[in-house]
Amino acid sequence: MNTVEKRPVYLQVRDQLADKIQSGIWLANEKLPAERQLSEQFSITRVTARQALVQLEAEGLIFRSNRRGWFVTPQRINYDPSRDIGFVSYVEEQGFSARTETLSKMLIEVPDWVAEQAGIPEGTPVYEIFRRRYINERPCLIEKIYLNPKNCPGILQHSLDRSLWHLLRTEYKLDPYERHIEIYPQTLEARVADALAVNTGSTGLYIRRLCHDQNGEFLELDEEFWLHNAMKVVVSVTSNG
Amino acid sequence: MNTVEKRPVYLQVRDQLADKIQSGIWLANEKLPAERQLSEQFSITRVTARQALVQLEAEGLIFRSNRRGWFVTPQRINYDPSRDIGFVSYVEEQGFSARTETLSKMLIEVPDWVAEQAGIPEGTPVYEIFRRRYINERPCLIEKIYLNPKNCPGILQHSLDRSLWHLLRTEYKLDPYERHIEIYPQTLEARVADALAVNTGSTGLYIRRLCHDQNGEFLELDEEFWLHNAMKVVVSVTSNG
DNA sequence: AAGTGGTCTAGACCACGTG
DNA sequence: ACGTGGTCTAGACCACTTT
Repeated sequence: MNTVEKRPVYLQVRDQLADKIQSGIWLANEKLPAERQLSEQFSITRVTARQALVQLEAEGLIFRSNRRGWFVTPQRINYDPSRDIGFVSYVEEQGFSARTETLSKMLIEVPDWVAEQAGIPEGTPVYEIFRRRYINERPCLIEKIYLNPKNCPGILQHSLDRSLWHLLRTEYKLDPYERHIEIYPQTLEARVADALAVNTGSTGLYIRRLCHDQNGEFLELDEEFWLHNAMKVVVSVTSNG
Repeated sequence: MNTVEKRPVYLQVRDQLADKIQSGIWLANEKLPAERQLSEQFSITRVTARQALVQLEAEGLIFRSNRRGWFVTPQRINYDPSRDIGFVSYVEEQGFSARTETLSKMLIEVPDWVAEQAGIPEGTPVYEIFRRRYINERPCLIEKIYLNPKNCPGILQHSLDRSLWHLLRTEYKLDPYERHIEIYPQTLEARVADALAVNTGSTGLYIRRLCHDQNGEFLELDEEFWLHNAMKVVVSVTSNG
């Protein structure tokens, strides 16, 4: 690499790789050359090549898939956690394909922290649902949902691969009145990372949505673990003034 | 390090360091031992020690300050970008101190991308304000604000180190009616990273807020670049049903 | 079997921050 | 001047995926 520049070598490599992506030479989901190949090409160590790749990963330009290689990250989708229209149709409106997969569903005793958040007594039964969602066949998000069985008895008999809120509205006449939403970047815990086929400890975006009805009764607690580069949160808020 | 465990060494080190933080042996803002000291202590290379530290940084447990060392991250504050109550009082309510510093303020021709976002003609004059905000004397966020001078002529003569929206409300009788908010993780560009005394390319959380009044006229565009570990976004949305 | 990333060693020099 | 993190080299072995 050029040593006249004072910008660190790994950032110079980053720039050249970023160029290939931003100029469209490498397209979305395309595989990058192997690390050893890059290090030879730029006359640097594999460590340095990796440093450039990790940097691009942090920026969201590329992602890695287990031990298969590095790939160009597709465009972010927009996502509005305050709305409950179907995920699939919402994503498809933006020109992507989407799919939901139910990983497990069962009736359990409410976990303590959920009880506390939801404002319901400890030991109450709740439905727990795990789902995985894909955008263009790439797993982008794991969802953990806790539902109040009082409001939607027998919901586990339905297919949960479609819009949950469509089901809640049409079958149970439920409507969320108030939503408390929390959002922050966080690394993905092992189980979630595995389910998304990324490394443990990679960056994610955590979204928690707590819904109550008009009487202040607990409806749903939804936890979402997103790949950090897969989306943008977009919310519109109108004053009630 | 123990080689019987199959968990990678750097994660074992991470666990031990994380323990010291979570059990309160190391307190918020406390400096960690030097990298060379850690590598000796755990009988590992400095590279591996750094891997553990970078992991903890990604998790938000520690942060680095230029070449001074690694420090324990203080607790996240809550932040509601949909509200315009003063930042300082909002943070102080949570038991932290806060401070705002105006880095620059001027009247400029609107940048093209701002014009597009705000829906105003290219070339229109706008006020541009850069501010830096501290929580417990730690710089946590850089803010770029674009204001429509039509609505708040002469605002640059005021001190902007206090709540901007307090000023807009009391002096100019302005009230935001609709806010479009975008949130996503992104690495901090060089200038912003410098201003926050962190490394170029470190993870941040980007928040954009676009405010219009009841007539659909552009009021404010606000861009915020946060340290990724400094806060949680907390929004409440109530149905207007 | 071959190729890929994941982890790790044992050094080195540099740039910057702090005394 | 010294201690700190920031960068970089030149290898090695392992675990998993793909062919």
